[in-house]
Amino acid sequence: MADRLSRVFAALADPTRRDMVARLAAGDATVNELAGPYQVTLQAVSKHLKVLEDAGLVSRTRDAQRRPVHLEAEVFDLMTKWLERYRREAEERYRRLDDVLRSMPDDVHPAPPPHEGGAPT
Amino acid sequence: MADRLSRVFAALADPTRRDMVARLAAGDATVNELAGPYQVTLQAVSKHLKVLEDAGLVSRTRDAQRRPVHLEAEVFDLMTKWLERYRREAEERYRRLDDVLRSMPDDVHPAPPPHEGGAPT
DNA sequence: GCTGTACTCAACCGATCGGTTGAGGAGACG
DNA sequence: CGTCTCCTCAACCGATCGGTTGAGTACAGC
Repeated sequence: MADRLSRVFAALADPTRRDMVARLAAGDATVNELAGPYQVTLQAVSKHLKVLEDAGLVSRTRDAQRRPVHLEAEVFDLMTKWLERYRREAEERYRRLDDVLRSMPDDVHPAPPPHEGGAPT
Repeated sequence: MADRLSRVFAALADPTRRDMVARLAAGDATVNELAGPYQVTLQAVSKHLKVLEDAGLVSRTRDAQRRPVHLEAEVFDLMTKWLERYRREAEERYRRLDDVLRSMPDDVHPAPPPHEGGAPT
C-alpha cells in the first residue's frame, strides 16, 4: 500500500479511527484522552494513531511525556478532490444516460458523442 | 465491518478498485472490459466488484450472459458529507488555534480534568 | 444438444489488520 | 536516586484481504 490516497482511505475505513478524527476535529488530544471512550488497550489506540499518522491525517508532537495529537486538515482536500472529480463525472453521465434512454427506446448505436452541451454548471 | 461508511472507505482503499470506479465514471462496463488493463484473473476482478457492490458503490444488472457494472453516484454524497463536516471543523479550529497561539506565547494549558480511574486494573 | 463465452462460487494461501500481553523509554517529581 | 505517568516497540494471535486455481452456472449460437 504505497500511495497516499490508499493509506488515507484505509485509515478512515475503521470506525474507531473515524471517531478519533471526529474527536480531533474539536481540538488536539493526548493518547490517553483519545483512548478514554474506547474499550481497548492504550497500545491499540497508539497503533490506530500510527495508521492515521502514516496516512498524513494527524501529526504527533511532544509535550513533556505527553504526545498531543493534531488533526491535519490538508489531507481532506486530497480526498475531496478525488471524490468531486468522479462524483461530478458520474452524475453528469447519469443525467446524460437518462436523456439518451428516453430518446432511444430500442436498438443500439455505434458510440456516444464525446460531449454534449447544456450541462449545468 | 457492519456500517456503510466503513465499507465505502475500505472499498476505495484499494488502487485497483479506485481505478475501476474511475473507469466506470466514464460509462458502464462488463467484467471482462474492466479486467482488461489489470494483470489479474477474472475472478479477482469479480471479487473487487463484489466489494464495490457491497459498499453500494456499484450495481450489477444482467444483459444476456454479460453483467454490466454501473457506478452508483449517490454514495459519493455520503462520503462528501462526512468529509466536509470534519474538514470544515478542522480548518476552522486551525485558524482559531493559530490566532490563540499568537496571543499566548507560553504557559497556561487548559489542562483538562485528569478524569480517568478504573478501566483495566 | 453440444460448444463456446461470460461470469460466479468455493477452497485454499500468504500477507496484512486489529487486537492482546509484556517489556521498555522519556520525562516529571518526591 | 527511585518511582510514577504517559506512551511506544515487539511478539504473538485469530480474522480478514487480495490473490490464485478449479469447478460450476447462465446464456448465445451452431
